[in-house]
Amino acid sequence: MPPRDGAGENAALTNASDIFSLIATGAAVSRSALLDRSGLSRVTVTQRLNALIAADLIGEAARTLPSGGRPTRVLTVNPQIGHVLVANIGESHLHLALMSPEPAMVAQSTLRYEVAEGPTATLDRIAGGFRQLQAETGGDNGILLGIGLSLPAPVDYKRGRVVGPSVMRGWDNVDIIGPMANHFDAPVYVDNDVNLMTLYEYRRHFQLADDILYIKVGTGIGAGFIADGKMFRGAHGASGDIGHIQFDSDDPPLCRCGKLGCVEARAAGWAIARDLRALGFKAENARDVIALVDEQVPEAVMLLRKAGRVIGEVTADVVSLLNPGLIVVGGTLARGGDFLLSGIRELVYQRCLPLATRELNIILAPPQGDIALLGAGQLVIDNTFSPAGSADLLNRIVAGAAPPTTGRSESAKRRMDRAG
Amino acid sequence: MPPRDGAGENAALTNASDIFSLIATGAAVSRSALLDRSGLSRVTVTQRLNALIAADLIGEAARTLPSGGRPTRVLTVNPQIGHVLVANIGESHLHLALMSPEPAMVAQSTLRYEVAEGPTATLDRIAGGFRQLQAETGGDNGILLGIGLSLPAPVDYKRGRVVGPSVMRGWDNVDIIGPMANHFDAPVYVDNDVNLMTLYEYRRHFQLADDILYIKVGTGIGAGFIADGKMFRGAHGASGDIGHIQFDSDDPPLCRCGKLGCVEARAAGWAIARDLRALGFKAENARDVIALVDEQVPEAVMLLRKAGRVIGEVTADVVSLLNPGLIVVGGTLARGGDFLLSGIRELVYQRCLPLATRELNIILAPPQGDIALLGAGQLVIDNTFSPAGSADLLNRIVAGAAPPTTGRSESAKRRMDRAG
DNA sequence: ATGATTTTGTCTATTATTATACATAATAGC
DNA sequence: GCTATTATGTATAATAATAGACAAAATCAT
Repeated sequence: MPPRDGAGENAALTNASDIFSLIATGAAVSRSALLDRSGLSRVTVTQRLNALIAADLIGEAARTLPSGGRPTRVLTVNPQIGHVLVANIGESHLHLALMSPEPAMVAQSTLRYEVAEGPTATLDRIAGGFRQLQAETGGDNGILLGIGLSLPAPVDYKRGRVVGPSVMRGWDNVDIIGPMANHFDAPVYVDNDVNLMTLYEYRRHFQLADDILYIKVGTGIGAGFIADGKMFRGAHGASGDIGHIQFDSDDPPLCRCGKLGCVEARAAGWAIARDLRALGFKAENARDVIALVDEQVPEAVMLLRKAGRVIGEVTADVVSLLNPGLIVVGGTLARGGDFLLSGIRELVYQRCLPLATRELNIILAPPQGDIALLGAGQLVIDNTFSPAGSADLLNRIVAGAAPPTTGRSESAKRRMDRAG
Repeated sequence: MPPRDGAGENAALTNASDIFSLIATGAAVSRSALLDRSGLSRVTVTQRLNALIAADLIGEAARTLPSGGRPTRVLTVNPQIGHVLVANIGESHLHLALMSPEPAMVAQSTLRYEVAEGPTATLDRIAGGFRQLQAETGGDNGILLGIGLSLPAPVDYKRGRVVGPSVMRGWDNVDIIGPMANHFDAPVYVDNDVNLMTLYEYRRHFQLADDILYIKVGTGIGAGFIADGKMFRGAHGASGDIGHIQFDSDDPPLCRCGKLGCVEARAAGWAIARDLRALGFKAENARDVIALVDEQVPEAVMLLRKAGRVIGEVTADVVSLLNPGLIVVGGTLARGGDFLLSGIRELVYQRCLPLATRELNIILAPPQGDIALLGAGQLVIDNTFSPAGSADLLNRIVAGAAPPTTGRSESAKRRMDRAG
């Protein structure tokens, strides 16, 4: 039965956020799955779902799923519902994209960039690039669901700020969310690039695993770790810093961080490039190293193998500590085929107890475009379609950007009061 | 308004499981806190709470909390509601206890034990010891809330089994929950001792931290890790095995695991005892080492300091990887005062980037009795009073041990069907 | 085609929960 | 003692959600 007035219709929609979240996250793609997962009665599910379909937020896909009886109709979020804007800030370029809510790439652009530009100018340029992408793709992208930024530095995720000294000079403890939110009226998420690469691999390829350790071996070395389906970021967003774990050895190399004998100084792209230059080759960064490996230059292959064993040494420690079920090795140097991987495997199987390696998979990340950028899109979508995010989203859709404080019940008010 | 029949009263109780859980876990200790945290209306909270109070499951504490106005009355679980049985299986003894639901020790016993006895005999002896404790403490302990077992071996927590070869020969992949559940009609939880020590320190002393790394330095060395308030156990329960991380060095010592240069072989109680014996002292285990340290024997102090630096080397790696906010050092060797700790701190601050150590606390665990045993009690209580556990508990109380499947609604039935 | 099977929608009466308002209670600070 | 403040209980009417039953729809295996 239809509600008495427009406000009632809105209420029906905002109550439907749990249903919406289940569909949008893929936790329940059919009506009967919704019944199971939501815990609500059939009548309630039908009513809420109808509200979502009437508002054109949810639609039925063409395909159905076989069930043994009548096939289940598959429910999907209307892709027109909105879009996501993401940026990957690199040390020498900005990579921007507009994504659909799958998330999938719709349009992208690359800007030349110097990390020295500093936060304000950078964020302004990103905002400009975003507007251009929005204009290019016409006006049929729906509302802006959220913004995601990938940074090559430790990030305090909750506060959305770079923490500590890093490549991003001048960004330490500078507010990023505020300025971006001034440009666009949507939630802004900021995270470290390695974390986002980890997130993307996990959500796209290895969603079934409980935990995953991602090791990025590029010009630098870093790791991301998802425990129990949740990104682990550490106390200050500084987790995963395996590149600066030190090993004793004779004549330890000097690291760019100023310490002696770091993993990076032994095995990162810049370190291998350094060693190749010492041997008379031309190599500045990880890409150059891989180019030489692809040409099957023996010295390059040898150095990559050696890097694998160094990284394997740290990885073995990590495996003993965390006992992960899956280790994914990505980054530019991972494109050099199995040379890197075999070194890692060698050390892990040599050093760890059998129990920890019994069912451990160590694999190369599938080569793909800008994983950090895709990860930023995934981060925004995960947040947007989470139960809380879905509630916010439906509120935004129902009431524009008006705060949802009005007309709350006593208990809801209490909740708001305390939360504030 | 009272329901029409007895069954209705039971329904009121089982519906109250969310309220019960909030009180029992300490998430909400007053009526107004319940209003906030539950999201329910005042009327509903009052009604459900009254049902719990009428059933004598919840009571009001004598003390009140100041609020600025009328003080809030503090609600607590009736300690008579039930008890917990826990056992810590050591290599040379069994330590059993009956605990109240705080949890707090009510009665305990220690049995001589050889780990070679094997699972069946051991579990039977534990069951016997439990019955004796129940008899000793009279019949006013309420129902048995659950059983917790602490084992000195890697445990697959979900399956409740020892995994892999370990000190517990003959236990690998042997069902523990089944046999115990044959003796007692209550949920059985099994975990590794270091994990339980970690849990206890976290829940009792550092509940406010998001994450905690616990390092146990006793006869052996191990670590436990809580991320985001949740125990991290790894893919097969083998996480925290930092004792067998290897370091290269000249003349690496042989470890009892068969590898060379493990942390344990350099810094564990048995290794220090070995070195002390080589120097002519009498020392067999960690206790002996601490005894010598307490007598201020210079050689013992020197070796303990050295052990601290070795452990600090691993700890530095862990800090780089995880960026924990708090590291607690416990175990027998931690009772030797700051000698151990200073070595750990030295290496961590030397090797880690400032960002990771900026607000890092490294402290000694407060000396206390059998922490693993207390942790086992905490584990049972945490599970018992969790939302799901509370629902089960109230069902058990209302209907004896009858399965709660009868009289379910359509949606509840669906849930059960799929879950089965 | 037929029957078994599963999905999906809807009706009716009943039950659970909320909103709202009012009243009382218990403290601290003045 | 008075007042501000917060805690707590309850009555009433209205709303939301459920249970339980039925029926139609859409497939598969035979």
